[in-house]
Amino acid sequence: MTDAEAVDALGALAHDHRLAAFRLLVREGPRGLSAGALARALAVAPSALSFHLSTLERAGLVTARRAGRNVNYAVAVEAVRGLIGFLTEDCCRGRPELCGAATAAAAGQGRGGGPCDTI
Amino acid sequence: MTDAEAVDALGALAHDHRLAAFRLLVREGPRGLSAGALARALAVAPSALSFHLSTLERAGLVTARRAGRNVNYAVAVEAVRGLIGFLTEDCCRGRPELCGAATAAAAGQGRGGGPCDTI
DNA sequence: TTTCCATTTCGATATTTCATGAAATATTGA
DNA sequence: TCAATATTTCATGAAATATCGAAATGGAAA
Repeated sequence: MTDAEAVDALGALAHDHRLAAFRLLVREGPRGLSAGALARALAVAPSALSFHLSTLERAGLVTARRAGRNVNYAVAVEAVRGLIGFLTEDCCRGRPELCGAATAAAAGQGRGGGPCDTI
Repeated sequence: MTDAEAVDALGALAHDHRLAAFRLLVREGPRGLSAGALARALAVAPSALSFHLSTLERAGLVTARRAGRNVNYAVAVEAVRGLIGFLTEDCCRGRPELCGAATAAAAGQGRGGGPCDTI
């Protein structure tokens, strides 16, 4: 992931409707949701949501696949994982003791505690 | 973390200089770096970087602490962890088998493989 | 106090992004 | 082909954001 790609992805997520659509797709998993289903779920005009979904797709965060007369959008798991890795890369130069890892682990907020470890 | 807070944080990161400053601070850990040191490292005019650092601070992603005539900026670890958790919340409705967790684990890209597990 | 250094604030301009609704495109089925 | 449904594209004006350098502020040392 390049700096420019990361900026694009973060900028794509930095919008109410796009973030809401993205999070809905994260929940939905690889099956995804159609553009219309997303528009209804979010109460956003179809044309507006289409614009936002194409922004997310250009940024590589979601994929679009036509299914009959619908277009199904789904989260691009690898891209999201890459973005998160990019943000946290070389954290504390690889010395967790520097940044309070023990405290975080004790609080049960560390990695591996979530319900789904895909992303 | 609210939607608006997440949008602010993502928008703050969605900029070349701010993302570069943030990633430098992630590497540096809680000790942080002074505004001047960041400006030199990134080759950005001090006044411009000051503007961007204050954007990151308003978004809660970094903290600022005066040290003599310098101001030290450091990554806000809890906030970053909160943001990442917000993005991946309830992934695949808690059913990792739906989103290819096995594949990801086999590829060694899952959680816990990084050099620092604080974030 | 005076001077210097580090950082922030300010103002003007340029650029980008967003919402809206109408029109265009794609697909299915009668 | 024609009608119906789903989605996208486009043009517009409004609003938010970026850039730049000069000036102002805060703190340290002579």
